[in-house]
Amino acid sequence: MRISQLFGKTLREVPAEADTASHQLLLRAGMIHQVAAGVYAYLPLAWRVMKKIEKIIREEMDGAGGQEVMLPVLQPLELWQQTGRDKAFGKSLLVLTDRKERQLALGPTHEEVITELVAHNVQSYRDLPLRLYQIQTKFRDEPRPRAGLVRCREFIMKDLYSFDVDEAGLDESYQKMLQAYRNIYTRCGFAAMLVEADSGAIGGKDSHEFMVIAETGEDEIIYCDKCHYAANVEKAQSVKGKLLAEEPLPMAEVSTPGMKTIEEVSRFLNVPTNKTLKAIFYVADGKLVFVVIRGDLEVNEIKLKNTLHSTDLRLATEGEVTAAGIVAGSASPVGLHGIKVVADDSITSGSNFVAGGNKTDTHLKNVNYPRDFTVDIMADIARAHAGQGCPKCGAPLIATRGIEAGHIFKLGTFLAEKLGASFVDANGVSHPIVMGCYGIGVGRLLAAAIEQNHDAKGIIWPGAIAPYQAYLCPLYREGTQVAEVAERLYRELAAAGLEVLFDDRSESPGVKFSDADLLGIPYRVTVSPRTLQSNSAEVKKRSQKEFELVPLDGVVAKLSEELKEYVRC
RNA sequence: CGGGGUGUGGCGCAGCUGGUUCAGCGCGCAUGGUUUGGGACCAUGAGGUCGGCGGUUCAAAUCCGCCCACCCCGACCA
Repeated sequence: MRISQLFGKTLREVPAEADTASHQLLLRAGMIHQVAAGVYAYLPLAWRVMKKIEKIIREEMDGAGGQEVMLPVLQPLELWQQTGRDKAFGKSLLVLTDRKERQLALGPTHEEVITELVAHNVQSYRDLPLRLYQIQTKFRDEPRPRAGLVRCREFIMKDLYSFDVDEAGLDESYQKMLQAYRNIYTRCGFAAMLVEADSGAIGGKDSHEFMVIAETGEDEIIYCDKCHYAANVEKAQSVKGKLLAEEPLPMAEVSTPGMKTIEEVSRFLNVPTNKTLKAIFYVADGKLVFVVIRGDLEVNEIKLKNTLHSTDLRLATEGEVTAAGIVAGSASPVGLHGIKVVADDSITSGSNFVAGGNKTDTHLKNVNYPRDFTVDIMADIARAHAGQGCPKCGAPLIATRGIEAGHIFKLGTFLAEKLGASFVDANGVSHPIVMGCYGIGVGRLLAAAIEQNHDAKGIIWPGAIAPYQAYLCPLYREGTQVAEVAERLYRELAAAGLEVLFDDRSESPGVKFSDADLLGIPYRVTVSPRTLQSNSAEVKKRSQKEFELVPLDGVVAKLSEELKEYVRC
């Protein structure tokens, strides 16, 4: 492709709307154009990358026994009502009304449609296992799209759905997908960390996410260097740090005028925060819940939500707390009645805690569990932190941030039951199909690739997904052979099957080099009067500073060799 | 949905406190010329309902009201 013909312009300045690296670079490279919040047009360069990523995904899905299908974007709302997931998605599910006043949802994902499709085509265990996938546009009316292609409302996603006769079959499908996913990330040229994930409202026993480590990532990951433990902070466990057990002392009231927060009380009474008990109030499905946790820890609301089996969890308002007869700032589990108490198991580690006195400006010291109060549920509901112990091996945990680049789930039989997808086994007995689903965002992968592979000058595409493989960069000068040699090289490289971006513009060297760096094409081939003196061209990798002079008749062979394993559009 | 911010040629911005002398600057774009190893230079030129609607006024990019869009933090997010 000649740059003079290429649709899309590079920008010198960073558009004001972007503040993450991938978003800025995608805009500066002229690869995407925002049409509305979280809705983008893909220009030729970006679309080529998308197609390459899709091609890698297709090959891996096919290799793992997948068959590609195409499913509708418009889906009857009734289908979503049948599984109850219209409520689970809430406002993210965009519903339209057609001319006949029928309600249609824009598909945010395709489990319902595909399960219904499978229900009509599978009757026997002989039809299983089945792995179907699709790569297409999905729509979620996200409350807040952000960071360009990282979180869009309209986005291209691959979903594979597995259908097996039993858990063992599901395990096999799951393992196959796990390996396929590892292959995809490796082939796309970047590292993704496999982490344990919360499976969310949909349930299921296993769920993993693939995280691309990036400062700008939306998720926090907790992992261990020593063993292989890694989990999304939503799910992560930790060893919370044991305290020396002291001899329980008699409980006593202390005056704490004006002291409400853990920090204030701890400073005022000169006790460490891990010798205090923190009380937090939530409303779970409409009911007030008293949560108690050691003062140095924080509540992980997702763990709490799972512990309570609630679908709607939020912090209680001050009014709700007061109405329950509790003194905010001095709330106490001691002497509490009529409210469900959930405690983090950290309260069993430590003794002689300072807790609220349930009287204004009053706290209790030397509070001990279970001597002084009882709880309804004891569980791990604490947020894991770096520095705490690994739940597997005890080594200090490390925290980092990542972009969720893939998520795989064991769904079980929930959807099949709701939608009547069943099969008859060898004994003639009917069973629901056991399902799994495996999603990967194509555009998000593209964004993640940039987040992980860029420098101050621009993108540094991994070879396999670069929009072009070589940037042919002649530095023209009248009265020389440069133009002619460049044209010939362009024809030869193209004939050898290489994808070449040919900078045939009459721009100054600085402009051309800057654009080459910004666009991040893996190899740059420079031809100039200077290189022609030795009848050669300069070959430079985008990822390296050094270049190499290669004889003109050896350029095609060299690039062919270097780039042979990569995907072509 | 709560909090904060921004809307002025394709991009980045100034102007808004003091209503005329305000629609301007840089980049980009067009034409011509001089240039060519890290975003060259000169000359000429095109391009804007100042987000929208309404109000105040002799006069509004500028003041007031309402609305819209976009961005950031949070909430939310199989």
